[in-house]
Amino acid sequence: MSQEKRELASAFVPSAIEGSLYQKWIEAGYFTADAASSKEPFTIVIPPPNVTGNLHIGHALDQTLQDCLTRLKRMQGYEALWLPGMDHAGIATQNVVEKQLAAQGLSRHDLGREDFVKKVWEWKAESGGQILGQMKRLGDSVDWTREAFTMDENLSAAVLTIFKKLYDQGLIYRAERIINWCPRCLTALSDIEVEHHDDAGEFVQVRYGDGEQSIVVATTRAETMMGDGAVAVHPDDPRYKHMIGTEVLLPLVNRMIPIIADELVDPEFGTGAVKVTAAHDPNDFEMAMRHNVPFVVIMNEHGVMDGTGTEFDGMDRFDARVAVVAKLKELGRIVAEKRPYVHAVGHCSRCDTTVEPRLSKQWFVKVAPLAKAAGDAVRDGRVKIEPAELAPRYFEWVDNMHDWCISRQLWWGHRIPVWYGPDGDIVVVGPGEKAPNGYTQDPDVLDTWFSSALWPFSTLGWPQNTADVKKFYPTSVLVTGYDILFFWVARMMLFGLFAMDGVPPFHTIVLHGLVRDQYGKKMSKSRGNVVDPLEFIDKYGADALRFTLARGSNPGKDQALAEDWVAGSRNFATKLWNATRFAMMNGATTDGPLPDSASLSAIDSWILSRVTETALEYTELLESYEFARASEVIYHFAWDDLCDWYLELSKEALASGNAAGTQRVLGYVLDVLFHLLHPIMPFITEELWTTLTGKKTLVTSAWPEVDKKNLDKKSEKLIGELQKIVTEVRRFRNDQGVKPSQKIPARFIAPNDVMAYQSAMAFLLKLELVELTPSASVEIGDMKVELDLSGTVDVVAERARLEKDLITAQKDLKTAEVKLNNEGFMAKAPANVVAEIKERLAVTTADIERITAQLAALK
RNA sequence: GGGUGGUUAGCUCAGUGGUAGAGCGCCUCGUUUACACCGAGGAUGUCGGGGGUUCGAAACCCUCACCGCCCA
Repeated sequence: MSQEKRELASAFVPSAIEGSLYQKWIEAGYFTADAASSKEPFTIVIPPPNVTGNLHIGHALDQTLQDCLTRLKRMQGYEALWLPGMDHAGIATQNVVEKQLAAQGLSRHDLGREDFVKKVWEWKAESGGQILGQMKRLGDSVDWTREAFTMDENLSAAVLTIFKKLYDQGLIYRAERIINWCPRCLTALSDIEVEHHDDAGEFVQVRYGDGEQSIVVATTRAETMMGDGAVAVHPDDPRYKHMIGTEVLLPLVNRMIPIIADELVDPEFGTGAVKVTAAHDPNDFEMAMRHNVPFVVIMNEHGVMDGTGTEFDGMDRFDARVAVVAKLKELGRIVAEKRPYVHAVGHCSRCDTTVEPRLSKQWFVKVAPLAKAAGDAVRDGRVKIEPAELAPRYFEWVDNMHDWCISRQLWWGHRIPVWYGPDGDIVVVGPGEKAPNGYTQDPDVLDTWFSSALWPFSTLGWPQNTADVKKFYPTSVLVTGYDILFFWVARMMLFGLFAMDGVPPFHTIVLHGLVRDQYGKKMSKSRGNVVDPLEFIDKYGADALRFTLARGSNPGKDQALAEDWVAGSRNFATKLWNATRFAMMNGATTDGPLPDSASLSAIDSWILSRVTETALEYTELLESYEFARASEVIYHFAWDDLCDWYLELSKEALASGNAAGTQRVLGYVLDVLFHLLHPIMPFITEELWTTLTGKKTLVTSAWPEVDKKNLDKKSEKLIGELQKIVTEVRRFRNDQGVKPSQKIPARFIAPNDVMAYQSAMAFLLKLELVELTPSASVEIGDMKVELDLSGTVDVVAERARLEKDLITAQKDLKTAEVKLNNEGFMAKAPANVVAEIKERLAVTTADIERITAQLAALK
């Protein structure tokens, strides 16, 4: 298995290794999962990016986390499947192609349905799916042999199957309702495809009727008044009680309409009287149903006034609003007006056009029973939401979900499998079935999220009972941003539980936040603060971007991202590269067993202990989706413990010619480190590890099983002492203005276990262990380093240093004293805490004595 | 209006009862052969305000202020 050992290039250049490594992985088939394997499965399905999409920074985060988990589990011996694919993204994609047509002066109607859809497929084949290539740049270990698209044949069969099943159980129905309508896209929208934001509108009060028999209504939509069927007041409102049941004259169209009483009316709002426009407002629709108010349609699908029989017909709704108010003013019917009146208005999430509530016949999913099951699965713990704090949001939505409007007046998507007979009867056609002769199919298509909701099993071959379904369903973890909890996650729960006999589509939902700019502001094109992940990959490498994103990813929290931080991660990668180069130059090896612990130096025992602790802690953090904390732990181990201390403390030993133990320990530590880091930084770890070991790949190499016997508190304590001495002497040298390169004669006075490492410390500190007449000393507790500065001691600097130490010690002493003099503390604090404070008191007291004596001797 | 998260070093954020942390930035010194994409040292905080619980609070409770997100 061993290849010829290579050498590392003197500088780390990500672009020089990434492409060829990914190629190697694909060719070797490491990412291809085996449904026949006896290993326990671990499955993630990717949140399918839109076919129109490009890799943006949010994808990069989402995918980094998924790849992390997939690679971790693969190394831990699971049959890991990360399934990639794309969503056909109905409205979004249709809009893109329509725009291209518009550039040629064409509309989709010029082509006709069949040709238009053909055109979209062509476009999909040509330029769709760019993102898949971009995923390779990121290093995603997805199984390309299983790539899926929501409009693939078998995924479409899944759509037909579930539609029919829902219909047969009475969970899909057709009804005339007020739905959200986009007058630009000319289609119905579901509730969540509508975004509410504040617009500057107007709020006018209009007098209906005359004299005694008049009432003033308040409205933001004067133009719809011609469709009014009633005026509503609160039943207990004393101002209007006497008028309930009477009629008033509706101006402009001169129709008599009744005054009705309904609890829905808020007497505090406006004048306490509202117009009821049943066909153009969802609340009014509800009231109208209760009171038998007629539905008067006064607008067409384009949002243009139509059918009022007035001069306003043919005007756009917003123009009509102005014209209607002007006319009412002329008639002396405007009592008050407020302009601008800022209030929340719904907009199409795809094109931002103001949504128009519209009475129309659409298909709906009856969600109540499905949503109940989806809520229960989380409530009873079968599905976990991470972090748990986000579960209330899920419940809030699932427990209050309205029926889901699933028909879209589009051409791109899964056509509704409903056929209408000549006598108005309905046939729902499942996969492989045919409608009777003479039937015509419903022209509409299904909401994109209808097919995405089936993703965790349609991608595995369902409705057929494939080997993949058996092996990989239910999937393990779903990783996605909290922003699509409602759009997608909840709907997968609804349909997954329904289709798969109550087996939820995943056992854990891992929600991450959004990536924001370096000041925590939302990224947007208009702000101009959008960053391009590919640019970062080009500049700093995929590993650097991935590490930055992982390091910033606290569960469910948004993260800020700055280019500087990506550069910092690149620096970390370079550090690893150089450390490995150094290790290899000094004979680090992974061959043979680890030396017996008794034969190791405390320095070697210490780093073994640290790497063991780190591996245990880090693994646990990754397994609990704590990516930021895991990254932090591994970063500090690698940079601080390994590079800053272990490598430095080992230089003397490595140069001594008697370094076999250290060479082997160093090899082991790097071996473990590269394994641990591989899920986050796959490229550089693969390169370094294969070079170091001569082995083939880390991708399928087993996750480290560290031995707790290597945990060694004694060595950790001893090395802690060494670190204190080194730091204090460095500080002394710095304060004294001694050049780092200047060698100073010195002598250590310390306990034997510390003295054993005096040459290693001397090497670090540029001290010469020779006979000397000390002119200065650095004291750390009961340890001392005497130095010969040839009489050049800067007394002022030294006094300042000691005085600062004294102040710190005195402060520490005081807090310890206060606690120990506190009767309550002594009586109630746990014994170990009291002991700790007593110890602190003893140490600081000794420090103060020592420093005071030094100061006295210094004048 | 309902729900929910936040307010900790200049910036972005960790830190769920026992002497306040990280990264970046800042200051000083330094080309000691792994690394200047570096090393060493240093400065910087009434942990949003007020009250309470506790021997002890950045952390737990109450309250106020401000910022954000989701839903209406």
